[in-house]
Amino acid sequence: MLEAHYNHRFIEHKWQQIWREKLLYRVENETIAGKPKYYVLDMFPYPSGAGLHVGHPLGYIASDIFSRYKRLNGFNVLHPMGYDAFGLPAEQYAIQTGQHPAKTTEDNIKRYRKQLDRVGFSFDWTREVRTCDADYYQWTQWIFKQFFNHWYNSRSGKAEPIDNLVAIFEHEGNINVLHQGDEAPKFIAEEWLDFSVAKKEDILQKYRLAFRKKTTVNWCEELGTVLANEEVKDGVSERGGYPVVKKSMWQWFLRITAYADRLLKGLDTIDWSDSIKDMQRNWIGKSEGALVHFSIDGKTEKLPIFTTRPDTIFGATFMVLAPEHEWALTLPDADHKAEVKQYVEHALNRSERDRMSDVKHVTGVFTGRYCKHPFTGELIPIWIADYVLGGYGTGAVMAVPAHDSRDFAFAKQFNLPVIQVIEGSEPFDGSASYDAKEGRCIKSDFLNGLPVKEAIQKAIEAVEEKRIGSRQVNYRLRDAGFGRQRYWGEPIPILYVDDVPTPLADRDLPLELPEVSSYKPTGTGESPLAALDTWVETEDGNRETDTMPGWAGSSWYFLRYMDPENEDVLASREAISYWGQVDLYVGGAEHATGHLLYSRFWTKFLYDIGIVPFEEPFKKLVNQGMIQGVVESLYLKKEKVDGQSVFTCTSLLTPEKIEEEYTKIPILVDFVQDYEKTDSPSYLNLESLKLFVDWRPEFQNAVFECSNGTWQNGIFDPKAKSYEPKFFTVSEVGKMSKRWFNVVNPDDICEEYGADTLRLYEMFLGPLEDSKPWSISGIDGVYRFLRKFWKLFVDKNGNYIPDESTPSKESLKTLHATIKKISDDIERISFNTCVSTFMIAVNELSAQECKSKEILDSMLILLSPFAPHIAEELWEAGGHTNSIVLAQWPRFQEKYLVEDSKLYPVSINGKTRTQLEFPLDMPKEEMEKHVLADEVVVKWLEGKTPKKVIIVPGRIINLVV
RNA sequence: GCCCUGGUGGUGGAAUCGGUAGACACGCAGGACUUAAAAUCCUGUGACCAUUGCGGUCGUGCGGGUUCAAGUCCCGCCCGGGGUACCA
Repeated sequence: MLEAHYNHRFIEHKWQQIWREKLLYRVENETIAGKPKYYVLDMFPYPSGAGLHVGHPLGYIASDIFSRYKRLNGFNVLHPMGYDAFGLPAEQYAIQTGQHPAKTTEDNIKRYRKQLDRVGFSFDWTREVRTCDADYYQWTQWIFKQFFNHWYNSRSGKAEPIDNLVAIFEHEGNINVLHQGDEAPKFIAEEWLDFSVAKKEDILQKYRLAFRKKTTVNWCEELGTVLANEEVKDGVSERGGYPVVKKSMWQWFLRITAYADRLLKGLDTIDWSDSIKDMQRNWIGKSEGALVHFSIDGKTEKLPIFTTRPDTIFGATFMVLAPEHEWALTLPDADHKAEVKQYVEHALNRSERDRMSDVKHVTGVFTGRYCKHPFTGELIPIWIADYVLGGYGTGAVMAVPAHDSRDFAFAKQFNLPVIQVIEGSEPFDGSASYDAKEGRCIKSDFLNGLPVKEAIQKAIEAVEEKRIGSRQVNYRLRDAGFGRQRYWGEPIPILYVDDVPTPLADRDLPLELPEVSSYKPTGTGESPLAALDTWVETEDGNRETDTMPGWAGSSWYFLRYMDPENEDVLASREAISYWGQVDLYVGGAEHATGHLLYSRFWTKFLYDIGIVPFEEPFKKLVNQGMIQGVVESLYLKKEKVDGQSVFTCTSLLTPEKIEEEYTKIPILVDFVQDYEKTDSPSYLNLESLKLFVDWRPEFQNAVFECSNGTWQNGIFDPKAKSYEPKFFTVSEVGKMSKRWFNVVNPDDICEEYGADTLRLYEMFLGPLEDSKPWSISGIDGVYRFLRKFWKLFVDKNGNYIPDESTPSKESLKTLHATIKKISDDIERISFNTCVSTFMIAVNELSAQECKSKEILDSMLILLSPFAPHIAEELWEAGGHTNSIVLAQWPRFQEKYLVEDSKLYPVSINGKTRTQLEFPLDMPKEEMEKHVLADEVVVKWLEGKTPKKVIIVPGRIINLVV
């Protein structure tokens, strides 16, 4: 009945089928006989056309091991999977081929599912979600509506219904309202009641958590579309490399800034890596300082600025406004108007690329106006310069060149005075600014002698006393753009009734994505939906044609898994309170400031409006590292020689030559010899060269200058009486992607070695969180381990070995040491050491010739989270009728590990010289006697008496001479 | 620049609380079985010196320090990876 040799193909196919038929991994939303719940989640994938590569399952394998482990330990485990199915690549593909994105997405999902199934995951597929299903995005739209219908009350510190706000307005205007949002003009109740509907909405927009704002977007003329920040690299479009300029447009936003402080504070309550938390902290960028109003000479308005260094106010020698500042054009005096206008226009129209490549170049223009220094009364000039950001603070700064390097560079450029007001430990020589927040104030009147920190407080107090400013906190975080001018996304459920944005009624949700004839951008900056007049125009008004960004659906998907088929709510209250927070979330660190921040934001909002009973979605987060690939490429001469392409071997090139004359052409790694070896260079031989030109026919007649001759059209002309062509390639470590032709498909590994080997091997590669290049070398070791494991159970003739014999003391010790180590290591997500532990255990049990079923069955359970197929097969062979998934994790018993003696390392001056065995209960004094009498110790003491003898019971003995 | 990481044999990595550095595996070398190969099994494998047996010296990026004892803690550097970048 059993095969004598481990046959992964048969076993894995068999069990995957049984698991599927029996719905073995299905979970119920209820406490089964007092089982506690545990929620393990993976970041769901975007189903791209390329399929999975070996890097994708890394995190899934880890979470699967953890889920199975928790299940065996008596938890009711929710471990679902789904698809983040809206997104650009499908749309891009649709534009190129005319295929509906829904169709390609469906195809890709099928392929993903097949690949995932092959790895043997324990997902509960009955709970699958897809963000592009109307049943799903109906709730994404519903949440958007809630954002629209709420505002952030700073007094209560949470989101509240907009109707409450309107009631307040009708009662007392907005005089007493404190909110997180845009500044709104003050009005009283009577005025509010008189406002037109449009005017009211204009005001409400400054409060709503989902609102519209006119902003600059990244406009790419060539692509005829607006690009997200992520799609712009170095000032040009990531795809195609076309120039990107700024364009002003109305856009939907979510007011994440209202939650900035709570997002910051919440970080202290969750178990995430420091690096991710830090990234979020930096991204939110809280800075405390002061808002100070400087009076403008000859004007009644005051210029507000934000500074974190009010202690340096006596060193302020000029003011600077951003070119985007609302006064930039109105402030300058007559003599400077024209010049300023020219500068501002130029600065605003510069493309991203110009601005980026020009960071070093300091520019600016004087307005002809002056501010009055609030303490000295001196006049200080107001400038306009693009080094000041329009969107941060008030878009204006007081420049303190002596203590801010940016102001310093500007002062040097335009010959403005530099006044030192902080004395640090180093002398100030005027060649550079002193930016450190250390030292004491000088030349600063009432601040003199104070250390920086105290001076900041005192300066703020002084400013407040003078009623020219106040303490203020600023955040770097910006409100999140929520509209995309794209087709393949959730339609925003808004109708413009007489130009007033109005959400659809709940009964009209989902607002389904209509069919369009073309997925191409309209060229006007609107989404392809805008061309569909029949859809846009309704009886009540025109529809919003923007769709939601990719992160909309993924911001709350973890809730839908709890109750995926609910038609009345996004998930029932019972389901949400039963499953609660995600206990373990596994995914890539690249989502640090995107998905992971947005999910936290949405969760906090849903908490405020009473949908979820917790503020943080993911209790513990583990970031798996990236599995990189080897990128192989060839050097091609930029210029053809005699009309022919010429490739040159790396051994014939110098770095300068490469820089000037060559470009890199990537090659399918499979063609390259030794590409996996780190110790020898990779190269192309006769066969590889043929493969390459067949693969890239445009290089059919290319010349290959090899290290030892020239190859062309299949003919090799050796330099000397040489042997075979050898053409060395460039090897780099990079992303595994279709683009670099280095994708390793998990299916191939499953076919050759099996899913169990793939699972173990991916874990064995190293710590989960580390990035590492994929290499097949070493996989044999893991495969060999499984075969050895098999041989513990099955003899040469296919007979089942284990029997009811009494386990030996040694075997019990091996088993319990293994139980302890595996349990501990799984708990701390150290799966690579688990694999080593299994190898050690199998080596030991083999040596002991262990036949005890009791021991071996326990080993099966321990291994089952890692290699479920082989474990299930051998479990069944042992006569068990229930799946091993339903077994119980073996109980660790200390008594089998207790030793009565210990082989102590004995060191002299910290260096181990010998080993001596002593009973663990021997008193220190007696041990010391034995140690001092030892031959080796005596030799090392050279007749001297040790100064000190350190004996740490159960650990070590050290003698100091 | 700033923030976060990491640096250990030929390779991937282990050492969880400061207590025998290099577990486990790959690779390599030698051997057994075999007509042969594959598979399997056994032995060795940080470097250097010694090698007849012992043994010895050095060694966790570099330089200091704390300690009976440092890969692990502290100070100062060097290098790689990731994030972020005029955020006042």
